[in-house]
Amino acid sequence: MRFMTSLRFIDVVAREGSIRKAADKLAITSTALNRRILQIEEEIGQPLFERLPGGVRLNTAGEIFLQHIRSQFADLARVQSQIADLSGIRRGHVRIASGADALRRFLPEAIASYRGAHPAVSFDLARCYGEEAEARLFSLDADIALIFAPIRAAHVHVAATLRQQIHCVMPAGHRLVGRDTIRIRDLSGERVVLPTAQSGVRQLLDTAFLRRSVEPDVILESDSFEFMQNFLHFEPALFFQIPIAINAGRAVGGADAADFDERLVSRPVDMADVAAGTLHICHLKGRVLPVAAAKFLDDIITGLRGRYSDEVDQ
Amino acid sequence: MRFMTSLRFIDVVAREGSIRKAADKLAITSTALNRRILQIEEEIGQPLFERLPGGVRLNTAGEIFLQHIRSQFADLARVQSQIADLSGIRRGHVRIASGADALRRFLPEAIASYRGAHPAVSFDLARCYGEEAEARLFSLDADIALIFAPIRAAHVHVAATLRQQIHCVMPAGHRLVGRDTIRIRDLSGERVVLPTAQSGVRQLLDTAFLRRSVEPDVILESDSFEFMQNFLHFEPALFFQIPIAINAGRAVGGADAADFDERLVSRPVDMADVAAGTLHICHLKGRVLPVAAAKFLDDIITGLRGRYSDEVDQ
DNA sequence: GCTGGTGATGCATTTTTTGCATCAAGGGCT
DNA sequence: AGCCCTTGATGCAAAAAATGCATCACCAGC
Repeated sequence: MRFMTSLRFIDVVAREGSIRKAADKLAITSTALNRRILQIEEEIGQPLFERLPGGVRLNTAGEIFLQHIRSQFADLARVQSQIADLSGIRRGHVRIASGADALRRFLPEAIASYRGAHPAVSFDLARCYGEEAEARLFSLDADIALIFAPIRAAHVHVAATLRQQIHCVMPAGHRLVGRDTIRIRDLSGERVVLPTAQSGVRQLLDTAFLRRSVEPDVILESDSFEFMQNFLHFEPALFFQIPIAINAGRAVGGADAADFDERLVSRPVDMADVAAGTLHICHLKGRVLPVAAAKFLDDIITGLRGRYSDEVDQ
Repeated sequence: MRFMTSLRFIDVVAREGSIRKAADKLAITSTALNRRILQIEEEIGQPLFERLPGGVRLNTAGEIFLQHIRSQFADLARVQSQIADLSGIRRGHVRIASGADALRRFLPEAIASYRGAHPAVSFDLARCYGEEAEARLFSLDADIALIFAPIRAAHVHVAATLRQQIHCVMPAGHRLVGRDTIRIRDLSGERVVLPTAQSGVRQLLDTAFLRRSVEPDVILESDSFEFMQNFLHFEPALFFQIPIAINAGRAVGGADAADFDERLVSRPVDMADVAAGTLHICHLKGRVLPVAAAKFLDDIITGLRGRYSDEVDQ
């Protein structure tokens, strides 16, 4: 889109905080970029950037204008998607910001299934924590966010929620395998592997440990569920997941070999100890999503409703 | 705004229905314009115009894209207005589509008063009937519409309404001057002057005449209230107005020389005969208005609330 | 078949954009 | 304090893009 170049340049300069760095990234000289920016500032009638010795920074006018630029880009994408839709095949690009939970098993299956029906749609998946996911929606870097944590910002619209009970995952031979549900007091002194502090699962667990005054033996913290799961093959310990991260299709009862590591077993943590968390499926409030993104959002919500009918809301 | 030129060109071509005519209007050659359009169509990946022997016409993709262009322009205006607001003085441009009723006395006073506070704001006033006003909101050619008629389109947001009883205006010596309210049956055989069929006042009257089976002597139809009012100086007849078209500031009781022609007298038509009409103050649903327009809208609504407190809603 | 309108296209010209070299200014370090 | 490095701004020539002219091909109405 030729007519958007100058605007895209401003976006890049704002992100890089320096005209020269942005120029490198855009593969043009800094002088060309500099002049484009001066020109636009002249057309606007006011500077958009503060010139600092170490680079540039948006001023208030610039922030307002940048927000406008981003919304233009998002809207252009929506329009293109809508126009492409006229020709029958759905084209488009869907950008998702998701926590590690949902992207383990649920999203790969959901995206593959959607692409089965619409092969011309491409996806972009950014793994990030709640706050960052919300920021990505706001800066229009993501169309859809899946957040397993409370929603903070007012500009986020929650299209659906999914209640998810924390499950405890353990090696098949573990002494707790016999239990139907795991109590927090059972974990006292047990070796556990925890997700990072930013994770929604971790925050629920921390609250529970504190409330029950239980201090497990934390031998490892990681932001990679895959790493933690594989670690359990070598050292017997417990780790924690929500169902959507364990099984893509089915609600978790007994472990299912097709979806889940057969050397591991998962048991729900008793609801009296740990409240069920909520997976939020969101987009930016007031925004009209591109056709492809809107349809994908629709698909995953109906998909979830079919599988976890009781736990899906809105 | 240099970066918007190509888009503006598309808008003009769509309105003119011909590249050559649009080129004339834009003061460039048709070949330059033609090539800009071809280039954009190439970037979009699909043609936006159908080529007909007599010119061009938007296809479906083009209509979608044009709507996008217009919303971009409107949003840019909002952003500029917002940025200009940062520097203290409010700048901007407010485009109003109004029926003939409101623009007689109410809008001149309202705009002058607003410009007293914000002299850097300019106005654009298009006189038009209900349906056209709605269309202007939709095509983003107007920010605010004042419509004395039922609202048809779903995309119009009504920010406030003002109930207005029809008044009958007559020369000071007319035989009906003695009445407190005018009944429809009093008009039988009377010489009356009516606004055009598209007018909201006319539609209310037609309904009333039909319902009461009264046939007045219609000696003149016009779309100009000013003409009709002046006509009454030369031939005794009745014509009809709503209060907002008669007095700017005050609710109508006795005629007020400062606001109203002193040789004429107005009396309300009995509510049992003619239902009160509704003046709708609207903008496009879902649109964020430029600062200047939003503030002006706010001002006129508070202004009306102060003067006609009982009749203003929402 | 002619006429008057339309949009498309090749080529020369004009305008705009870009890149190089260079300047001036400010922060960090010795 | 003084040096050094990085930053954005600017003059000038080269490259690229947009424009205008002349012309073509097409279609409708007469």
